[in-house]
Amino acid sequence: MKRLVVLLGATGVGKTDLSIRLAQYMQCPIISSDSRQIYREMTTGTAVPEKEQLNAVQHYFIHSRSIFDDYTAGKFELDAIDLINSLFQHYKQLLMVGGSGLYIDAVCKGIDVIPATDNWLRQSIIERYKNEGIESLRFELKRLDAKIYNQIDIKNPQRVMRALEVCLTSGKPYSELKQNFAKKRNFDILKIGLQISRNELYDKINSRVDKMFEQGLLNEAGHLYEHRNINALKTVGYKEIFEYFDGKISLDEAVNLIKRNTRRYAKRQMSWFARYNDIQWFHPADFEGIIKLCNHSKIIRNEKQ
RNA sequence: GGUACCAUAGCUCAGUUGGUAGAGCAAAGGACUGAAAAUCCUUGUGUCCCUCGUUCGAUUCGUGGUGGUACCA
Repeated sequence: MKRLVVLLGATGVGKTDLSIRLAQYMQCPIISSDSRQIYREMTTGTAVPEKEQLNAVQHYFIHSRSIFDDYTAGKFELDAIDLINSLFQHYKQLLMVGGSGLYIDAVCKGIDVIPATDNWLRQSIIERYKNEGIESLRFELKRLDAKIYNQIDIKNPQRVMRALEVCLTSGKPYSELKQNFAKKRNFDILKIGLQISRNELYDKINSRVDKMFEQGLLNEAGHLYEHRNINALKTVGYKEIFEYFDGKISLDEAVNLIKRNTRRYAKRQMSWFARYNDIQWFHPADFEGIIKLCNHSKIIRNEKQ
């Protein structure tokens, strides 16, 4: 049986550095499961691996898409599974690294097959939400699919709009399509989580944000400002700078907001990972411990090509 | 040094006609199946600066301190 090693953890915990060492040890490429590093227009603000790191190990799904592509978790599942299957013809095990919980889920257990929705439909639903409010959308959803209405968080407009959009495109109740079955993958999965103390993590996040500004985040965001309404640019580190460009906040405020929002994001990631019961947790400095675990569980390293 | 004003949650402040108090922000916890770095939900006990006094009862009123701010010297 082939094996996918999944390295996960909150933003800033040290996944990237460790992943390079691990990939070199395992002699395999890295598959990124990061919903933002996948966009080639963003580099500094998403903490993409350094050039040397990208040169040292073959990476997939880093800078492989454009912010104009309308990429989604569903597409990621298809792309990633395709890639993994073809790579497994040459490797016994692979390394996936990233912190986007939904993307990790999409690969590890899959998400249900749901017909793609048209962009115009989503836009029209968003318009309705703006004009008529959430109540009108809830009312229609309840009529179309009472079951899903009771399942989802109807206080969350995004969930209501999504449910409605699926019902309207497919012509079926969303609840029929949403099975929540974990797909059986034809490879083993070993989840390794990286964890450090909250204080340590927050310190690292704060100084990483300062470093991003030194590396020219302001300039990078400046080039993207005109596309600010694109989903992919609703991203910590960019949206705050756009507010600054709009004159709504000072540069100082933008910096502090990026730090705060990154900390909050990290907290949300931790909540997400906390519900998995199959993660082996390590301190990022404990490379030996991680190696030991990998060796302990069957496959050791890939044969030389 | 004098005068005035202020001192309440981590921060900014509101409030109690005297019956020990509440907003925003911060923070913490949580949810999550195609926007996911997104989106949403929940959570507020703190010597009401200290002292003495008045009072059944003071964070609230009065005296005296201490600290801060402004103005005048």
